[in-house]
Amino acid sequence: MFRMTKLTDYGIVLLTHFAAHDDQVAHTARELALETRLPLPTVGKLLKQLSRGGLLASQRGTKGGYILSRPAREITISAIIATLEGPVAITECNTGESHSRCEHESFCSVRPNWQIINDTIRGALEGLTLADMTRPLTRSARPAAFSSALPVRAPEGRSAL
Amino acid sequence: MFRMTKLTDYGIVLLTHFAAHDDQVAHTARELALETRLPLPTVGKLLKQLSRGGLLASQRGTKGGYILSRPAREITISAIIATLEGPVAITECNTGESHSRCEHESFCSVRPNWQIINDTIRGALEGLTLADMTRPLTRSARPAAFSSALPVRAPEGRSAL
DNA sequence: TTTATATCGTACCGTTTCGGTTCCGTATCG
DNA sequence: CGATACGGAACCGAAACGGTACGATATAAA
Repeated sequence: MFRMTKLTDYGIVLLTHFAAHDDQVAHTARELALETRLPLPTVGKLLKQLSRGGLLASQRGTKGGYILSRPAREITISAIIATLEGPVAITECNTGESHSRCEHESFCSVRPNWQIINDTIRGALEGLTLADMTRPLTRSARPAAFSSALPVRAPEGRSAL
Repeated sequence: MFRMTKLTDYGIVLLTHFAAHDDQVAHTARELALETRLPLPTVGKLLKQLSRGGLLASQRGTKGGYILSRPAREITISAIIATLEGPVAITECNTGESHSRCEHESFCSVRPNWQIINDTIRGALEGLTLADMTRPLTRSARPAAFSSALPVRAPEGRSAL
């Protein structure tokens, strides 16, 4: 469905590092591993994925390394997650498998609305860019997409989502 | 971090079923399993969790069953996820463990911003209620929290988040 | 041209947790 | 009292997550 693993966290940390030092100098996997204190093999793996996903541009050879493929404020958190987590299936009904059971009306008549949740999350995350992550944001100076999505009613469940 | 497993999906399906038939009649686990075509043991497990989380009220005995603890429009998707997934750790730095490495400035100076993402998602999901899930919503008739979080810029990555 | 550097691709593996099950205890109504 | 239905705990196979290893390829400098 929708998940956000530790690997994705690491990926955002790495990309944030690029955005914070947004010179046009290429950063190597080893350098990033040292600065972020993340294991080198994992960093390498993530950089490959991000490069293949079009978020990073790679340069091989002696003076090689990675740079952002475009300005940080044009890279949304949504795009990063989509790249690292792969295409997330909306529901299992929509994956193409022939589930004849889904014809049962009382079952699938409520299921498609699940997509509303995915759309909501994606919409909110497309309002956040890498540039927003480089500097600590106060509650009053956040991107429009975030503040407008703030709740009006008081949450009564556990506060930690 | 943040995840949305199949079990949570099932839980929302079950709760949606309650909201759609919002009579005050108690629904049993077996009845819900039949109508949603979900395995009975799983349904029972989920109902227990939702009951313990305060979203459902339970009645034991012969005429027992479950009912919503409050009106569907007062139950947010955010609360459901928080109940079923448990308290999601914001970052591993904030779990209380003594990670002396986190004092390294170039490391943790970017990490706390990760919470922005969680807040964004939670904020968006607190704008969605169970009542919103019972009827198919057109793009023009969605809750305010959703439409206002729609992207302005075009997503360029994979469209499926 | 050679050599060192660093990305690229693939395949592999231990551990965790996810999804689902089973069993028994407890409470309620007829 | 006994049939029904929730409550809680323990258990298990399978899948993924997180991390590793190794060789191939491309680039720049010597």
